[in-house]
Amino acid sequence: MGSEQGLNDKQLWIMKQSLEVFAEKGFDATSVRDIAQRADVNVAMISYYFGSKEKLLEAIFLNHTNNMKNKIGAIIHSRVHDPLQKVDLLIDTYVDAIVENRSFHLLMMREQVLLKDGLLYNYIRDMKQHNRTLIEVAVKAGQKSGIFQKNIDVSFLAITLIGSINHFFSNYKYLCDAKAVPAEGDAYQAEVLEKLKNHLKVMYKAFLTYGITNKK
Amino acid sequence: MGSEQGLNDKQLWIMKQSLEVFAEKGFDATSVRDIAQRADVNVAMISYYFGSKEKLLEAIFLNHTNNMKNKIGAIIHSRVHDPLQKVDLLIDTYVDAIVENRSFHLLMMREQVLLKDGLLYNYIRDMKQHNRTLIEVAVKAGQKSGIFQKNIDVSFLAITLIGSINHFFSNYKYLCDAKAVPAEGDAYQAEVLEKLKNHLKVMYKAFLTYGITNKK
DNA sequence: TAAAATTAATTAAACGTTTGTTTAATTCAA
DNA sequence: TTGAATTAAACAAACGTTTAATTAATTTTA
Repeated sequence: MGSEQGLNDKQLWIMKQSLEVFAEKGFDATSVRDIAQRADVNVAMISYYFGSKEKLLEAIFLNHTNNMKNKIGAIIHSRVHDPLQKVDLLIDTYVDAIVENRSFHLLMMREQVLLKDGLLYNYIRDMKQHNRTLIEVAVKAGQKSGIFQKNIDVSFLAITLIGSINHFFSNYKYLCDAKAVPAEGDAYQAEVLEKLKNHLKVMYKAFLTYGITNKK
Repeated sequence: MGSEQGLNDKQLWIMKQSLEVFAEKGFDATSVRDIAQRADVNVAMISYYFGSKEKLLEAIFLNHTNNMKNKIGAIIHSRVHDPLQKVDLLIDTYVDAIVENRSFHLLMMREQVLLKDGLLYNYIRDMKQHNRTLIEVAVKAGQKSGIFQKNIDVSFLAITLIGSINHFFSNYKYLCDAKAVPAEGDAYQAEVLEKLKNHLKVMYKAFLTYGITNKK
């Protein structure tokens, strides 16, 4: 049903390599010859296996959006019952998911703003819907148990959460510039990632529990 | 010194029209013939007036980043003394600035993530530095007067603020889809913009004043 | 002020590359 | 021996840019 992509190793290899070039140069600026060179295959193989450069992109998107939806589903069914812990888990998961898929995240960030309809638009739309649902579940649980305030718009909450994380990653180099830190240092990157997570957790706790008097 | 662009009416016209096409299709996917058609000029005029397609982009960036820096400077020197009011003004200004420059904002969002150095990178870096400074001034004033908590990292605060606003605009269509609202309705757009501003103000107030007991 | 000279603006056509894709021949594996 | 995989070469179309000729505007000169 479309999600059964039935991809062989060579196809997956080409998808992996081309994704990296797309992330580096952008989809439009990447030629099929760039891809062929990176993946060390003949140019004709892209058309042979995927039909076109556009369909190669679609295959990459289908692959990654499906993977992400599955990961998100796993959190929904996780047995963390404390609402604040659930929000923390959510923040950790999103940040980690992007770290693990930096290239795809970069590519998607760039392409999503121009899309108006079509396959790619639908893939992204469905994934975003999953995200909102996940946040909604956590928020409603917190409200039910009385520790979250009532006046919360889940859409805006998703926007500030995903928006903050996205902006952090797409502006990481500018941030390193501002702090006069080399952008390649793995130690600093791990440190600043923890700081980001912490900042978001504190900020969300402050907002979600705003006006609630702690009765413990 | 570089900021004196000395542009004539025809150049400004071409910049305005090409910016719209860039925003719609992306820079790489836009041909000089696309631009010529939109601006109703001969293709050769782009090279004649700007030297190249790339330098046309640079002219657009220089023009807009300068304008934005000036607007930001105006807030810094504004005589709003209440720190919370200053934060509110900041949020309003950012949102309004993007609304007034939708096309450029879209273009910049797409291009900034791929830049590693060069003219465009520097333009954006300097503008971001201005943003951080502006936020820093407001935060420090709030901390000095005792109504803001001490544990605030200005970089992260900028990331969540700008990131949220950016994400809102680049995902507006997805949001309308989710709420089953037509994306073109001006009335709804004005309404949801107010909601965004309000959401951000409440969220920032909650975070900035977190742990501070109101002594009024 | 009117004609001449000079500069700026505009044009259609052509330039050499690069683009995504296809072809037809060949190699490889079952 | 059949079908899939791989190749180098060719394809037309589109790309950004330049050219050389022409028109429009401005300045200089008489």
